[in-house]
Amino acid sequence: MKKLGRAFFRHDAISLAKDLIGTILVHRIRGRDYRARIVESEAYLGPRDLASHSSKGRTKRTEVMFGPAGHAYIYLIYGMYKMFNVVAGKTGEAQAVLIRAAEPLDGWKADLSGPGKLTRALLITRSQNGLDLVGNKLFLLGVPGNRPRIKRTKRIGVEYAKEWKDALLRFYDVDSPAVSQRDRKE
DNA sequence: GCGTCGATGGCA
DNA sequence: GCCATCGACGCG
Repeated sequence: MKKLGRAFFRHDAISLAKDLIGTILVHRIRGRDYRARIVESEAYLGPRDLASHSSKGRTKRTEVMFGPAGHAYIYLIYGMYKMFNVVAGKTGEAQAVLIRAAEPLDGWKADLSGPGKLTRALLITRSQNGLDLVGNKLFLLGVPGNRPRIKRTKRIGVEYAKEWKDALLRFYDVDSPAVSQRDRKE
């Protein structure tokens, strides 16, 4: 397995959302590595995508999305859940991929089957907003020969996004038990 | 199994 | 006044 570099992240959000399925997310805390295999993601295409925060323009909150690919965009939702995103595309395009679910590795027992549960278990905090994922703290590993069977559906929780609410921009590994049965419709 | 609802805080 | 959510509760 090889650490993923800048070039991996510089693709458009749709490509990256698919490419991230099956890769390993590593959070290194006090010498211990928490590792998980990503199995569900969503693409947010930039300012024209009404479901994307970047459609609100460049603000203090969305600033990192407008920056270079491969950085973490982390924000708080519903007052208690942190969402972990990876900035995609070219600098200024403000595209991102939301990581929605993963499988814990190395015998680690944790429920990572949801974007809020994932950040809680992996101890991902808002203080890591803007963190460079091409580094040694929070990073990704590519798995040689990784060829997950991927299904494509509409995104979850974006009913407000008008003509964008039904866009098929959610991806998940059909063979993963971390994607619940009830989240497989459509 | 399903529908409904409250928690809780940052942001525009 | 919204939310890129979760978990608890009440069904029958």
